[in-house]
Amino acid sequence: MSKDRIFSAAKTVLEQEGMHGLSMRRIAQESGMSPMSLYRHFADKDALLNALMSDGLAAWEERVRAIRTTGPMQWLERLTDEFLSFALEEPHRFDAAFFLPAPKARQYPDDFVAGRSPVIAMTATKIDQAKAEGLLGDTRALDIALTLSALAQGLISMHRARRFLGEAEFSALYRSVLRNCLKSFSIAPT
Amino acid sequence: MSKDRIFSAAKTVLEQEGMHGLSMRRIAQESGMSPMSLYRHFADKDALLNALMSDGLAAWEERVRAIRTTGPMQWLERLTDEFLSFALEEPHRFDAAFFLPAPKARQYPDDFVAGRSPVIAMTATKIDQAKAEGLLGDTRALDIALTLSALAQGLISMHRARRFLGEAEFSALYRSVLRNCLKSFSIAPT
DNA sequence: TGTACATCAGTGAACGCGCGTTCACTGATGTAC
DNA sequence: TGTACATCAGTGAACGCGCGTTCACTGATGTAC
Repeated sequence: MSKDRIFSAAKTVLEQEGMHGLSMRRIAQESGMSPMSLYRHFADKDALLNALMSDGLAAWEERVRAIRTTGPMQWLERLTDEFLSFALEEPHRFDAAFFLPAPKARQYPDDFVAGRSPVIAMTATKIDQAKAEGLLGDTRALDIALTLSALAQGLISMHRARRFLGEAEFSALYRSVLRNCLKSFSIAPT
Repeated sequence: MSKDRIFSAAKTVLEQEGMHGLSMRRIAQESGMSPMSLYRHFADKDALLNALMSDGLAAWEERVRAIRTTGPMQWLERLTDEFLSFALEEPHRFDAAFFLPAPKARQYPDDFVAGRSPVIAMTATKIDQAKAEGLLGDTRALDIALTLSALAQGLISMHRARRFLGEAEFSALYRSVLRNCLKSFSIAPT
């Protein structure tokens, strides 16, 4: 179907040229159609950007739902690992999900408190479980989640922009830093 | 001097409209001169961007040089606080220093290992001092510095983009998270 | 089964915009004699 | 001291680019009778 062809051309352009080169004309060229044909399937550019963002977020959500672990702390560690894997394995979808300036992007904190982000909601649940088991301190679940996000996104965007480390070395650093960060929210054993 | 007028107009535009609105024509309009007059003082747009970045970095360096403390760990804590203050008090200079896509931006790790960034060099020195005093573990100084940067920039860019917290609340969160992160590099007391 | 018509994917030309920048110039200021 | 000239800050018009999008259209496909 043409709509799929256009959409996958958009993903290709995003992957190859980044958000900067993501123009209707460029996508049309990539899909082998005329620029105007895009408007037969997407109302305007924003609609296409929103579709890209939804696609990215859906892929992310699916990865998170696939996590199977015993305890909440293990789940949270797996979550941070999965975030890195997503960024490294599907960079364009990762970009679309988290860095695209799409108009429907969710807003903190209202949208998240209201549970409009399934992943954040799941994360908050796991954090609350960990708290109930005495594994985490009394920092607000949302704050912990956002802090982990900030650190992860900060590291990844640095890695992206400057490639200051080899990928293996970066992955190791990322993992140890995020583990430490998570641990720092724990209650220190008396 | 006209060059100063143009330069301060550029800073005003950057502050008011962000990097997106930073065009030669817009800067000219803000400075009350014709677009072409800018070229009398700056070779091209890149030259102006580089000047903005240098100005931001110089302001940042000055703030860091003004830090006076006794021990290396206190210095590092003050450094992270100062970074936050810089971001909140001089947002446009902060942007120019750290988020401007200027062509002369420094590259990791070579430029930093070579000491081309005075602040990173000073930070590495302090980290090494702390190590010598047994206050930090054996993670590479550069890695610690970059990790702190990533966390700080990640938090601040989230705060900027989404304003997910009130400023006072955000500052408190920022401080505690960065303290924890720094602490996580310490050697656990036997 | 054939014919008339509606639907709708796709197109090419064009509009109006803002951009960085080139070009040829004006006009004031400073310098040399 | 007056005059000729060089310097140089500043300008207005224009170029060529890529952008999102409007418009009027073509032509194939599906449907109704």
